[in-house]
Amino acid sequence: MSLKIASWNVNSILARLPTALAVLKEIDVDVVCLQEIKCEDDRFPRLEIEAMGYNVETHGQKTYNGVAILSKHRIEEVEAGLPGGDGDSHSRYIEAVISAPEGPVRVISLYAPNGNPIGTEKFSYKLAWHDRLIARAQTLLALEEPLVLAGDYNIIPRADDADAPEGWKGDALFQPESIARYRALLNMGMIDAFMQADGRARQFTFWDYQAGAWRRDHGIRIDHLVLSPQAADRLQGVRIHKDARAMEKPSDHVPIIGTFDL
DNA sequence: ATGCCTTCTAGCAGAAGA
Repeated sequence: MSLKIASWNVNSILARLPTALAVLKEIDVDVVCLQEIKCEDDRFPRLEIEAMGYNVETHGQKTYNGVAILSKHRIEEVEAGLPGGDGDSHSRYIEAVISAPEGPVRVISLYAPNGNPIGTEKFSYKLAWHDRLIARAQTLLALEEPLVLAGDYNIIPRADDADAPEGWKGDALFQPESIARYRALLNMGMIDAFMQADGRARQFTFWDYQAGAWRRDHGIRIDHLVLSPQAADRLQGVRIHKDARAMEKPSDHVPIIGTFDL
């Protein structure tokens, strides 16, 4: 028995519903962590998604951000919002426990801030948000259970994860302070699923809409599945569903899918 | 060197994204 968990920044579920339904059908996974749904909870196209066999939990927001967890198995212990965000109005975090056949797995769908331009409040918000994520991860790691932090981290971990890394110098996605936050998660004992199962250079999850980035393969890897040791021990493989970027009206991100013995 | 494109809301332009 295997459990497949996908992370996908859909870039508006309402603007993309036909494409999104087609992508979900194609990837055929048990759990989907969505980011940038860009709608409030009561506008989420719940019926269409439920018709595909998914339970749905959302933490939505009008216009910006918004995250969701879809699961073919029962969803329990839902927590919306990243702890420590006194006065943070952005919907960027939802956490839940999935009752998988082989046992429970805690899944998080996260949309980390972009943070550009550096030297502004946007960048300090990005770093502070990651510090809160690190604190939450520390708490959850102590539970010693299968845990998947799935999402759009808006961080390029290595030069090998960009088509043209020199072009990202000075960008919030490739700033040393940003990469240090991502490294901190790994230094705590968490595992980048892609790096464990694959690790090749130039395996991108995002291509800008502009300047023919997709056609030229000018991409970056910024969508990540970060695992507790108990989840990493059960990881069978990771796949990036590039086909989604070639569809009609695509998101600028594509799904990254982990397969687990769970 | 800048903007390229797409989304949103609002309202026929501007912000945000990455």
